[in-house]
Amino acid sequence: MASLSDISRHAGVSIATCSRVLNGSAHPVSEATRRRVLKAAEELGYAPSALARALVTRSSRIIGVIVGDIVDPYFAEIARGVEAVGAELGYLTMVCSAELGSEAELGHLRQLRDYHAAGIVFAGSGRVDDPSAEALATAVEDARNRGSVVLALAQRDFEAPTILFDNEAAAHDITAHLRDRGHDRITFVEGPAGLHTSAQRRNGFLRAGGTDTIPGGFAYEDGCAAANQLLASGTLPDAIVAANDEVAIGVLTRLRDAGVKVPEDVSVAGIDDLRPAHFVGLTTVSVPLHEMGRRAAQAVLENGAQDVVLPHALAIRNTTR
Amino acid sequence: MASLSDISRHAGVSIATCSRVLNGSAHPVSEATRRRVLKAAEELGYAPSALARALVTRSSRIIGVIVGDIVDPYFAEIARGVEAVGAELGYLTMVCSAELGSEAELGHLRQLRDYHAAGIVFAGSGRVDDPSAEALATAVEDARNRGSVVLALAQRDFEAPTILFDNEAAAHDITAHLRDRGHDRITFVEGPAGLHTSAQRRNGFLRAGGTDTIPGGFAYEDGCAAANQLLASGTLPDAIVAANDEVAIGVLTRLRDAGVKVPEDVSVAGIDDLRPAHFVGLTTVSVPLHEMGRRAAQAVLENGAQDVVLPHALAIRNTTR
DNA sequence: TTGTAAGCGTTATCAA
DNA sequence: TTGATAACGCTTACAA
Repeated sequence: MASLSDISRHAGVSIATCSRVLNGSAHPVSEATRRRVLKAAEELGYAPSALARALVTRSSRIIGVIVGDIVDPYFAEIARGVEAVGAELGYLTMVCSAELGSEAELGHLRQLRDYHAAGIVFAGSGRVDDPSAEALATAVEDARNRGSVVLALAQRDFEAPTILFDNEAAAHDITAHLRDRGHDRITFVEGPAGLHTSAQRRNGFLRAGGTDTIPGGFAYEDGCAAANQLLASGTLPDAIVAANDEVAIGVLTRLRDAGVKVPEDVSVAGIDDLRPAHFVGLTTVSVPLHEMGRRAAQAVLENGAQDVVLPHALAIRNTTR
Repeated sequence: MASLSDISRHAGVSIATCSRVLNGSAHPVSEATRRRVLKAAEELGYAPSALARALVTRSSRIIGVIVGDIVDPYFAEIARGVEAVGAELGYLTMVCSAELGSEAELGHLRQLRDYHAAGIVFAGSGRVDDPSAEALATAVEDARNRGSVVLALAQRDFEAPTILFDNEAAAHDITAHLRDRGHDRITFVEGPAGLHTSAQRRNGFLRAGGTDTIPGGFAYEDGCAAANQLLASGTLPDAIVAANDEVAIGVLTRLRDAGVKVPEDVSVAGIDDLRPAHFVGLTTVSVPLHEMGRRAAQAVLENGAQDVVLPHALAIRNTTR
C-alpha cells in the first residue's frame, strides 16, 4: 500500500505538504499542488495508516463497546446507538463481548486502552464483590490517562461518567401499575445473582409493595424454570414481573403451555421492551437503550460528559389485565 | 502512561533490552537485568502501546468480524466462535455491524484495513448486483496487501478463502425430509431479496421438489406477514419451510394464533437452529456457525486457510409431523 | 549479554 | 505557500 512518502515522491512535493492536503488540515496549500497530490494519491491508491496517525495524535478513531453478552438484544440496541452517531464522524465502533465475566472485560479494556481507543463504553452492569474490580478500576484510570473517554451505561465500581436510566424506578413503576390494577400477590423473577442491575430491579419491585421473589436470570430458560417452580408450588400469584423481557417470555410461554390463561388467570410483565416483547405483545417498560448509545458516542466525540439519567416509560400491552 | 523509555531510564537499562524482556523475545537477557526491567515496569505501571507495536510489526492483534446485523443471533454465534479462539491468543475480536448495507461494510473494511487488522472476517452474505461490489473487492485486495487475512463465511463477490456450510443443501435436505414424510404441497418463505444466501436456500427448496414460494425476509415480522398471506389465500399447504428460524417462528406463532394446529394441520420448519428454535421446539437444520467462527479465527492465526464446507444436520423436533 | 540506531507512517513545529 | 525535521513508542538488525 502506498504511503505518504510514495505520494510525496510521485508528486514531487514534500511529505509535509502531502500530509496537509490528504488529511484536510487547515494549513494553506496552493490549488495547483493540492491537485497534484490528490492525483498522485488517487493513482497510487493511497490509504492513510490509521496506526501511524493514532500514534502521533495520541488518539484513534475507535469506540469500543464492552458488552456482557453479544447475543443479548439489550446490548445490541446500545451498540446500534453508538454506531449510529459514531459512524457519521468516521469512528469505528467495535463491540467486544465479555461473556466470560469480568476477567474478559478486563482483557478487552486493556486492549482497547493499548490501542488508544477514543472511547470505551461499558454497556453492562458491574458485579457485587467483583474480585477483579480493583484491577478494572486501575485499567480504567490508565485508559483515561492515555486519553480514552470511559463511560458507564450501568452501575459500575469505578470512576466514570454515567449515562443511565433508573432500573429501580423502572421495576417500581411496573409493579406499582400492577398493584393499581388490583393485583395483590405479585411475584418477581430475579435477574442473575450478583449483578448490580438485578439488585436494583429487585429493590424497585420490593419498594412498590411486591410480595414474593424467586431466583431467575436473564434468559428464556430461566423464565421457564421459574414458571415451573410456580406451577409446582400449587398456587399462582395474581401477577408476575420478570427481571427482563426474555425471562418474562419464558414465564409466559411455559404458563400458557401448562394451560394457564394469561392475562386472565395471571398477569405477566417484563422490563426492557426489546423486539421480542413486541412479538408476543408483552407488557413491559421501555428503556432508552438506543438513546444511551447515542449519547455515549456523543460524549466520546465531545471528550467527556455529564452524568445523566434518561426517562423510561411503561408499555402496557396484552399480557396484563 | 509509562513508555519503554521511561522503563529504560528507571531501570538503567537500554530501551532495546527493556523491549526484549517485555515482549517475550527470544533474545537472551540475563536474569538480573530481566528482573530489574520487570520491577521497573511493575512500578511504573507499564502497558505497551499496541499502536506503536503494530506500526512496526505491520500487524495488530485485532480480528474484525463484519456482520450484517448485530442483533441477529446468527452472527452472534459466529462472533462467539471467533472470540473463543481469538481470545486465547491475545487477539481482540471486534464485531462491526453493517446494518446499513454494503456501504457500511465498505466503511468498516477500510477502517479495519487502516488499522492493519490481523484478520477481517465477513460473516454475512453478499448481495446480487451490489453496486459497491467493485469498491469492496479493491479494498479487500488492499487489506490483503497490508497483511490482513480476509475470510468469507458466506458467498461473496471477491477473492477470499471461504469457510462455509452448504445453504442450498440445507434447504434441500429439510424439504426432502418433509416430502419423505408425505407432505405434497410445500411452501417456502423466502429470505431477503438480493442476498446470495436467500437465493441458495430457495434453490435448494426447489431442487427438492418444493412447490410454491412467497416473499419473506429474515425477521419475525416477515414470518407473520407470510402466514397472513397464506391464511388469506384460503388454503394452507401441507408444510411450510422458512428461510430461517426467526421467520419460521413468526409463521408458527401467527398460524397458531389463527387457530391452525401445528404440526397437525400444517408442518413448519426453519433453517439455522439458533436459540429461539429450541424455545419453541422448532424443526430446523443445524448449521455449524460457531465452528465457522472458530475456524475463521484459526485461519487468521495461521495466516491463511483452505476453502472448506462444513456439514449441517437436520434437527427434527415437534413442529413437523 | 547489552546497546546503538534505523526504521514504521504520520503529524506538527519551525524556518525559509 | 512549502519544506526539513523532530517526535510518537516500539522492534530489530547490527555492533560491541
